[in-house]
Amino acid sequence: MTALPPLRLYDTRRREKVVFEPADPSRITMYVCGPTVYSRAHIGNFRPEIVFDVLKRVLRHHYGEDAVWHARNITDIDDKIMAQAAETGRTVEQVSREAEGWYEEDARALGVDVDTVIAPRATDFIDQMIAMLTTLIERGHAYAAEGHVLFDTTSDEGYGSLSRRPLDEMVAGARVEVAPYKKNAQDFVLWKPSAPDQPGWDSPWGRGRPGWHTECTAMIREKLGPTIDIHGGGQDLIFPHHENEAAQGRCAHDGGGSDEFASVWMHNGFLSMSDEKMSKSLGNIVTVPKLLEQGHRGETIRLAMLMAHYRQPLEWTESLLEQAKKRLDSWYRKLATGSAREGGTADPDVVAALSEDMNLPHVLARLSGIDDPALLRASGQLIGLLQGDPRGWAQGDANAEKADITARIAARTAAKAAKNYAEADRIRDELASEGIILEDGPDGTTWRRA
RNA sequence: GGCCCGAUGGCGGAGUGGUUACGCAGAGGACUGCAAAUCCUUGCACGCCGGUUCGAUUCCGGCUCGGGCCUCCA
Repeated sequence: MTALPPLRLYDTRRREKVVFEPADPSRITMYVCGPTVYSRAHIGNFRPEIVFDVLKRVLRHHYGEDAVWHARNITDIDDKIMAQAAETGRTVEQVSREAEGWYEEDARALGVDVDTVIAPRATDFIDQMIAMLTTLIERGHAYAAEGHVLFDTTSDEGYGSLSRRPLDEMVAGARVEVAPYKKNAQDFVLWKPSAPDQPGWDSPWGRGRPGWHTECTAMIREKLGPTIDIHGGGQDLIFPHHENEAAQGRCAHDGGGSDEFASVWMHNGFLSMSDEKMSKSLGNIVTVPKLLEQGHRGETIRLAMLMAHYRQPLEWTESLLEQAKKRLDSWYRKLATGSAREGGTADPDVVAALSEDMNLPHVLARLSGIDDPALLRASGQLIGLLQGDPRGWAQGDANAEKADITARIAARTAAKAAKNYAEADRIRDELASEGIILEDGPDGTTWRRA
């Protein structure tokens, strides 16, 4: 193996790029917050899914194919799910399983390596959560009150260090009414009681269900360990979710390792959709199946998502998708000129750009400069692109019929260029027999149905 | 009000103390039974005010504008 550049990642907690140093290079642990499954996920939900899928591939390149342990939760117990179930007259389980299936299907369509993701469901780890809360209470970091269990934020020295929110200011800024059972305004719920008609589990504090922050920490500890190398998610999760997760992780930790819950915290920027035609009307939420129906391919959507640096906001527009498609067209055209053999070595510049906090725009620029098909393919595959058959690219277009006709018109044009007018006319007649009439005019060859 | 992030050419979007991003669109050209496609060439930039410096888009301070969070939103 050639010498690899050091992998540097931006850590939200330290607010700077740091050289990534895994606790165990043969077992890299990464956890990314996943969906609450109550409806079809929005396209923006897949930005972290894609960003950290790329990171997983980079980590594999650095540390080996089997070195990465990547987990992502499925939150299948939540008030929103309960509301959705009540509204549609189904059970919580029916609603969550369906949405979970959609989520996986959509992620797969975007080229996410779903099969290697450890995807624990919250409801399968209730016992572990209860055990963790018991420990927190024993250590004085949490307290039970009126069927709730709350985290005592004043008991954790490090509380606020991730989001850099001073405790006193949070108290001063707390204008929302404080529940009477809370010791401190900023204490958060670890466990809450369930009404008889709500899903619930028996616990030392009565029948109830876990709070949102609890499940992630408990599942990380169970599936990956008491401290992990990388914790990811959207920027909106920094506070309160990740701050609270970190507090629980620290305080439940048994020692023997880092006292930080995660050594690197990474957060992706938001996908914004101020574009009026996309988000104005309420029923017009952008989903993966909707985009696929419109003729966009999963790979195009994936590339569009990678057009900006992962920490920057990205505006989701029709134009962005067009630009992504044109880039892929151009790359696949190059691939088609050479052998499509597998197993090539990725371009060192691409690896270097990826190693520098995943500088995707730089990677894309570099890819556009590569002419050698094998090198281009191997480099593109490093970020989960260019895995398709270049000859099938045009035909595989979701606008299949339109693309097919376009390709045949192009073939006719090529025939004309070769002065093979017999072939050109044959194609024209063939199309005509299918009811497609070509019109050569000053504005190009257009076609219409008879 | 508090915390955090950002401000680059027509548009999207990297990066750098003194040379190029890259893509899309535009312009010019090549090719061509027309056109499209393709290929080549090309113009256009670093929010405002100070400071540090031989020199700042790049570092520091202030300002303006924008975004996110402070409500279980990726």
